Amino acid sequence: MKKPAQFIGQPESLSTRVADHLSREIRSGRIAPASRLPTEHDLANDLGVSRNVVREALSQLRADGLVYVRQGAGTFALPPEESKVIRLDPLSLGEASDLGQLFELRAILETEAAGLAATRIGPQGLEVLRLALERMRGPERKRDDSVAADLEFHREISRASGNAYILTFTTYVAGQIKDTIYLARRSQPIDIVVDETVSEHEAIFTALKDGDEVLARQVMRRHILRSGVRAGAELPDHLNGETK
Amino acid sequence: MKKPAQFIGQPESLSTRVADHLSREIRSGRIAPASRLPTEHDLANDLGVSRNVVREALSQLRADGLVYVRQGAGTFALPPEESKVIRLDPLSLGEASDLGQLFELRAILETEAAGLAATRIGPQGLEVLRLALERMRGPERKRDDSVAADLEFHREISRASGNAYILTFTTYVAGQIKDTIYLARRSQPIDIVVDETVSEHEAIFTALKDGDEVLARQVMRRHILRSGVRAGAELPDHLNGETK
DNA sequence: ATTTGTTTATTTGTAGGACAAATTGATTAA
DNA sequence: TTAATCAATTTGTCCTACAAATAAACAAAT
Repeated sequence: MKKPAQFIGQPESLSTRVADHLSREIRSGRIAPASRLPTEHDLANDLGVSRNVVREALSQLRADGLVYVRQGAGTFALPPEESKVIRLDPLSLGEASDLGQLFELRAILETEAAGLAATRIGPQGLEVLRLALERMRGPERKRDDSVAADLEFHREISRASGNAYILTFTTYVAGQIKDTIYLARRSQPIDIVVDETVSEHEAIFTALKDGDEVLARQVMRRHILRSGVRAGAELPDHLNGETK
Repeated sequence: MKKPAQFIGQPESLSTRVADHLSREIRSGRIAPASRLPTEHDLANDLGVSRNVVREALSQLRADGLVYVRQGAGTFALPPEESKVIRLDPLSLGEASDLGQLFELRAILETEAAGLAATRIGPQGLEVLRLALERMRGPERKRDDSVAADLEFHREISRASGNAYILTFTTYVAGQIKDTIYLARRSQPIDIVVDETVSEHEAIFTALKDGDEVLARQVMRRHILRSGVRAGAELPDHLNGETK
């Protein structure tokens, strides 16, 4: 059974390409909000595809809140800033400055999550963290398992914050960064990266165990920023002093 | 020309309902990650719709990263926590406790945005804020325009943070809350709500103008939490003391 | 016995036709 | 002028057909 990771070079389906095209047209403003799109029939003709393909593409845009459709009347663009979803472009994350901004956001969210978790995490939560820590420093420091344990550690802290939305947002941001992490670890000696990461996680664990809210915030923020540097991100200027 | 706001009671399209159904099945784990979904033909038969409808639904799930499809092999579920998008359920926001958690998240993000903006906002940014403020306290304090100016005020501050992701996330959260705001303002005397909101915004504006980072954080956090209370949200316990 | 190649059935991808349902604008009637 | 009706347009759904990719079974060769 193949894994979905092997999607490289695979040409995307027609409907996906049409959806991406129209999505860009709307987000860029070339198709103004409230203006009517060409009819499905015309779009199909112009793009050289069948109406089925166009409808599958519009189905995606409708789900994203980029268009609304009225039977008999047509399809109309909506203002992109009122979109129903957040959808980060994985391509733009290739740029180091973008990655730095994303780590800044992650630092904000997870620092707060750690602070909240310090006063709320219970024995079960601490046990989950301890197990994740074991998996990271255990003999099998294979890349895959190591990264998975890393994510689980952070996810459990966000869960302990008691705020479901913080959990949702931090999980999403961490997941978007994940792929980049793999690349970063490949360019550096794996042992050093893992050692640093583990020791920083241990500091976070200790702070949470002791219920030290201020310390938990401090070490979490430092950990996120340093992991950003390890991932090759260019942090915003005002953060440069915080990773020493 | 009708506005998209009039979507109440309008039965959703078949493809949307099928997509929602399958999305819940996957998010709840009833369809396990990596497991194969029924064939499009079977799904169409089971649900009593055409294969076209099923394909439009799967098109949405694929865009969200909930499934991946391999021609000739089938459609397979993916772990929901690795979804490509954040999509908040507007229904669950009806509950006051959920709304409180969302305001807590908003407070975290916008507090930080205000702190960053204090050291970075320029004359143009301040002018945008001033105009938005004018629109809020002007003679036309109609609900619509007032709320729009409110959102623009906050959006400009996030923009001034210099971090595109902070802007994306705060805009999204504020937009999700917006509809709820309308309801809240209807249940209270509009003048009182507007007066409080305007004065709080003025405090934020002054702090930003003076470049006072600490004060900007403080007044922004207080403003978000108080607006949450005005919207009828039940804030988490630990925030109760901060709205006085 | 293992590998390699071939065939066959299954499944998704795309195209196109057909008609229903809703909207819009023009025309007609009161 | 207003209301009612009609016709054209557009989206919603269903259907058939075939191409493309996959996977499993089978046969053949080493």
